[in-house]
Amino acid sequence: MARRLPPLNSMKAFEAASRRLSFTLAAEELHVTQAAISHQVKSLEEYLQTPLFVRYPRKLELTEPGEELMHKLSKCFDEMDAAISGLLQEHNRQSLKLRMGSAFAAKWMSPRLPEFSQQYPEIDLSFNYSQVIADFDTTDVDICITFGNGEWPGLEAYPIIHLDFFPVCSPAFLHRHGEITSPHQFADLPLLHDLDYYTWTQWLLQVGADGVNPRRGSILDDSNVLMQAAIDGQGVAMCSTALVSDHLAAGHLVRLFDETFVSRWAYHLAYPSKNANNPSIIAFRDWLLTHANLEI
Amino acid sequence: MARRLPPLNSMKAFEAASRRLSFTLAAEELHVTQAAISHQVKSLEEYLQTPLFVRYPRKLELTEPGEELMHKLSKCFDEMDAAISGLLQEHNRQSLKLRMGSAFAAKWMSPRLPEFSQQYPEIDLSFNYSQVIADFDTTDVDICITFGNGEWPGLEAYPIIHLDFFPVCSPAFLHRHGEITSPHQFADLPLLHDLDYYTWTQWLLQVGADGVNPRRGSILDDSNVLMQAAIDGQGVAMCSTALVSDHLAAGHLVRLFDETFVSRWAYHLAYPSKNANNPSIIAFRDWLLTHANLEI
DNA sequence: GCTTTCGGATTAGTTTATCTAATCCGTGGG
DNA sequence: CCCACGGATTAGATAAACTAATCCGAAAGC
Repeated sequence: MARRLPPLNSMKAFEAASRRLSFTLAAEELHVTQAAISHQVKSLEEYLQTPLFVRYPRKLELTEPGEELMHKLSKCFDEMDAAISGLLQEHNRQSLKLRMGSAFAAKWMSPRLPEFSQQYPEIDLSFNYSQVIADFDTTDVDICITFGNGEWPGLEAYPIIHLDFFPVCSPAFLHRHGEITSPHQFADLPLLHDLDYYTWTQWLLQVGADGVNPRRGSILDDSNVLMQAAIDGQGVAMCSTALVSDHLAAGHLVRLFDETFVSRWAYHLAYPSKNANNPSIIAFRDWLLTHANLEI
Repeated sequence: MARRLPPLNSMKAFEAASRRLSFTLAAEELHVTQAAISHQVKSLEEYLQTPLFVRYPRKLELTEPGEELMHKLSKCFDEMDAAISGLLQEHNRQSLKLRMGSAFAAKWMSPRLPEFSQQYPEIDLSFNYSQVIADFDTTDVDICITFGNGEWPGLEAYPIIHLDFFPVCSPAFLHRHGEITSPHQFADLPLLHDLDYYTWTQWLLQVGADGVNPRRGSILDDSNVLMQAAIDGQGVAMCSTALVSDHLAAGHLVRLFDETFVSRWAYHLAYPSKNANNPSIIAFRDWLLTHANLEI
């Protein structure tokens, strides 16, 4: 390896002066004084121990080594510029990478996105599916939509949907196990959970079915999988309107009771505070807040 | 054009850290502290508004943009290094460019050079012919051998040959004009000059031929051309032993009087003081001083 | 569980490279 | 002769670059 380079600024100054064949024009281009260029070029010539320019009173010409060096350095600085602006453009491109759970994407977001894309055709969206909140420092995710209390350090978060939880099952499940007329019947039925037991626990508490142990049954860890398991008759699932409404409408699932457990948590839209000025993020945020409208 | 680059040093620090995947090792490589690298990388990340590294407690990894940038910058810095060391090597190559008059080259230097090349086979010599002293600032001449008083600002100069001037002409010229037995006869004969009238003026003064006007005849401006004109019978030339001895020996030219005008000037070897440590220059200088030995 | 080690981040100065304003210098043009 | 042009130089001023010391968050070792 062992590179040995002169001060980079001297090469930058030389390259500009050699391209423009004028210290004064180079100074203008680099937003410094002519004297600064003169110093830098002189410094480089001393480093290299060879003249790079022939100075005439009103004219500047390159020496042979100077001309050779100019071509090579121009190429290098062009490539650097390309690399840097490539990254800057990538950063400023009108595109957003969104992260959310797959069920939320499928059931709630997907049906609504055409409208966003119609309104903002210049903003490209891409997706990353996970119910875990993004680590914005180590991924290129721009916006995360996730379920939580909205208190994440360094992030700005906006609640978009509160969730109402209630038990559902398939008609086939009812046919096999008989009508479910009381919450106490859940003591003998298989329960299906999303991320944890929390929602079942709260719902049962709320309806006064303390005797039913909520910590039974499968944790599916994904809302889509949860709902599909219910549709397949594997048990009773604790679901929310936001995700389950179309299954109810289609008759794949049946709501068992009117009582709902409304969570203090909500689906939030979140992004790093430092990106709060990104126009694409602002556009998406504002559009989503309007359309979600804190619906249940 | 309109390049927009971050501070070059920040890119240099980043490139080293990304290559080594360690701020500490990068700091060692660049002979600065780890903190300096940390500052520079942070500065670049802020400029680009994107993280370039994933920092773990005992480990450093590149982000995707970081990795992309590393490859591109490594290439640029390698190319810069190649361009610069190419010039430095060119400068340090064991070669010398010499400037001298063509007559001096032909009559005095050429016969002696094989011995120098034999002793220093690693030093390449190239030539540029002119009797005018080199402008070292604007040419790539390393050593100049020229006639003068040895007082040139910024140069180191060593006298190598004093010149003795005396009139010569061809036998055919004598045959045509009759024997020349007195300097006063030059009043009626065509005179041939090298650079100016100075040497004829001084010689005539010295032999007491004040009545002869020395400012007549042709100025040939080149010792070779001067001597050839004399051989061709065009006049009487004022020549020096150093350049004319082989023509005298061959009988092409005849020396007319024993009196000589020894100039206070001499042929000097000269080079810029700032290059006084160049080994090739030292070798040539020392060799030449030994072999010239202040000969007449 | 506690201590040590590792390696980057931060703080508060210090140093030095970079830059500036002003002037000089050597033409060339009017 | 004077003015214009454009790079060079001088003497400071400024800002970037750097440093020593310490903090921080693990991970490793005992």
